[in-house]
Amino acid sequence: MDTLFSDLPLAGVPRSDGARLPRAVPPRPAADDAPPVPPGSAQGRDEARAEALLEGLNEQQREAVLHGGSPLLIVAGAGSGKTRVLTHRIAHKLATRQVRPSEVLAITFTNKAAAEMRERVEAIVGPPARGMWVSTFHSACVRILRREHAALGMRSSFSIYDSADSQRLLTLVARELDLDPKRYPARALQSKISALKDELVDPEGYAQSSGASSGAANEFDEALSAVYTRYQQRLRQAHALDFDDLIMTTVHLLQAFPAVAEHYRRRFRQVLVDEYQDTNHAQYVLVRELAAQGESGERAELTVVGDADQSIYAFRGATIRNILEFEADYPDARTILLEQNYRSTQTILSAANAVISRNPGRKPKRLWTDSGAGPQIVGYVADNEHEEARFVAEEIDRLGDAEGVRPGDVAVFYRTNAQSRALEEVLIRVGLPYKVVGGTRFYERKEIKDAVAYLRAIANPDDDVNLRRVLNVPKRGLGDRSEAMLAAFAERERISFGAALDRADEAPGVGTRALTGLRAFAELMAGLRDLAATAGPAEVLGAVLDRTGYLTELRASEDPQDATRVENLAELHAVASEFEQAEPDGDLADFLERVSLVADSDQIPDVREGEDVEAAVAAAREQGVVTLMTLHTAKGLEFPVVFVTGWEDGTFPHMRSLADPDELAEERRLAYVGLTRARQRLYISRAAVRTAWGVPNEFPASRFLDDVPEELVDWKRRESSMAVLRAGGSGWGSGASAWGGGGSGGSGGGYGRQRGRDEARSGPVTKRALPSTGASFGSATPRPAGDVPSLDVGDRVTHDAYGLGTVVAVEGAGPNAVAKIDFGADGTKRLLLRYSPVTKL
DNA sequence: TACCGAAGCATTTTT
DNA sequence: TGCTTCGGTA
Repeated sequence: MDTLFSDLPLAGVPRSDGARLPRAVPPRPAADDAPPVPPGSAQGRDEARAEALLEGLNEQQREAVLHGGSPLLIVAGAGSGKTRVLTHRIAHKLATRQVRPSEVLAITFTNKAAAEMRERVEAIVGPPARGMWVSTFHSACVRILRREHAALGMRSSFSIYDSADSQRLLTLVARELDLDPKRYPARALQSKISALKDELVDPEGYAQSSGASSGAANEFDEALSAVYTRYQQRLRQAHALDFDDLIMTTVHLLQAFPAVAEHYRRRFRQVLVDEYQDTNHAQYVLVRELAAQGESGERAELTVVGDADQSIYAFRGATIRNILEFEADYPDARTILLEQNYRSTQTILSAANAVISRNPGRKPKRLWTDSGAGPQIVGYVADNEHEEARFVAEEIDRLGDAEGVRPGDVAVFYRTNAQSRALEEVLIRVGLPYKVVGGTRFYERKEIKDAVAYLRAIANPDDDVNLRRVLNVPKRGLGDRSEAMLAAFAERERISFGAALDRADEAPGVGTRALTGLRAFAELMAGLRDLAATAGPAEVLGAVLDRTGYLTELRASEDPQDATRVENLAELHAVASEFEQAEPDGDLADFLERVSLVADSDQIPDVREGEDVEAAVAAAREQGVVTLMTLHTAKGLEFPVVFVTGWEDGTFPHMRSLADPDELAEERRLAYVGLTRARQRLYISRAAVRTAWGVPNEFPASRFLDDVPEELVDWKRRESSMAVLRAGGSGWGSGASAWGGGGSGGSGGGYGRQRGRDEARSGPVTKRALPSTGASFGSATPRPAGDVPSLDVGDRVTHDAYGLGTVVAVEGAGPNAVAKIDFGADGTKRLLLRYSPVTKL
């Protein structure tokens, strides 16, 4: 009843107006470096170019590029040149005129992957490639939905709710339905609803299948059904879609409107899907709909790429089924296996193969390389997580001295975010620059969410969730009571919260004091909306931060966290400015779309492939920093040196997965992903005792370690001191020799000799001559107040990461001063001087 | 309404 | 061990 389709105009079928093709994604600067294609390029030239695309490919890769005529499954093992095959395949189809750029739809999971693919195709075929749709599932859906919004009865500027937004809304809904938040936490409701949407089950469908509509459901299902129904209603009223809706609604759209479906089927002749093993049911159906036979009897050529062994997102609804049964779903499909690996040494591959081969029900696949065995894997058993971290840090240091390994070449992986702490502590102490990727992301930070909530509420007056979020932020005396009164009024009048705000005078139960506040707030928002009608996103954002007093409050605060917040907001402002420059026609809604769908790109580390001149120059200029991240975030990346830590039963595999064979299999795939990230050197380590939540726990060695062939590993330390003592002193064995020291000396081990050096350095560690990368420098600490440079407009400065710049503006003074600095090619940044490595020249 | 201290509570998470 | 969330109080 309350799906998006319930009150569609009966006239129904929207005109898909072919002339108004969706605008291409804004060109990236890098595209200009691509060789230009002469306008009337001769056919012979194209043929030569097509031929050149096959050079350097192995037989399977070449087949995968050339295959035509039927659906294609490319089973691409880790490091097997998957992206290369995909991009060359697209380029080849273009060069041989089998397809035009506008007929290509390439779907990835991450923006980064999409950007990389677009760049690489553009580098080969030049600017015409810009006509392709290369995007994530979600952005592709947004593009379709914005085009077809009329059919859905929505504004084209609908809001996109991220998971935090939808959790807020669910909290409201659950409260409204008088559900006990203990028994029905918003988090749990959200994950259930998300799972339903992944399965394309709408509220009506769920009411039926759960038995809620016939009164046969249990208490929980009934509550869930009611919440789901109400939640969708509220989203709809707010002209908002959550992430899962983007996919589900698009599928429903295509299924409900054959003419719309036909339009896209006719348009896309080549449909390519990356990371197919990570698709959920909804995404699977979406692809099937797009690649289905059109009225003309033709269908798009479907190419999917994936590796069932790298499926690590089952807990989010991904089904390996989609890839395992591709051949059943598409009977005429061709399958090509890519097993030759171009990334890692054979030693690393053998270890990875050994671990993954223990997974039941898996299709056989063995990675191999012809690039040699390489060094042995280094293993280390530490007494606790601090010792483990110390081993990692000292080894990185040693590699730097002995092998010339730069910090930027090194990545350290762990199973859970909490494990990063011990590592960070040691890295800071030793003075190794590092950055943590993941964790709380930029756009999830409170201050950023607040600012974005303002923008959302400005762009979409009916966006209740975001409007209510900022109602009393910063504090303006509008508490729970006023909010509840206004919400009740809105409910009664069947209007949105925003509409109720404008009629606050009519709302009963609102005191005079609150009314004054509400009026002022309503005026504030009205004024900002007026501004947004003419001004760009950056100016609107600036006005929000100014007029609301948000920035003033943060600046006045003594809390050092608030200083960081100011800098984050400055960064957001810089993002908005860059957006305006890149897309002069973009309005606030366009900017918000970008913000909603684009993860924080600054946090994604560079993958150095060594081919790019510019990257090489940049790499020479800075040594880079050690990258810390979870195993999940590591997927798709590669590093010359990789440490995979925490190989303990209970840590990795994670405690919660031990009981369930499917989850255990997923952990094993995670191990496989982790191991195959390494190019040259691989380290595996574990801690005998790990303190979680303040409680030290002893963990046995990970069962996965048993699967790594003994001869591949050089154990620098084989057992913990504890285990040695327990064994009654007889177990010193071979492993002990490597760490020289005695058991009684405690946990120090073979690094005693280096320790002296570390101590000598431990004073001025931060002054170590390793360059930082500015804002993302993990160990950034504020400088003392007296150390903050006082800058004036026009001053020349240098920044550790951005280089030379000119001060364009200065805001505030003293410790909280913020300067706007033009770094030329790197753009203009707003920097909080206390935290920024800026030096006046 | 706002602030403080105590009590819960804590995998992984491309969008 | 550190952070959000709750309840009591000014």
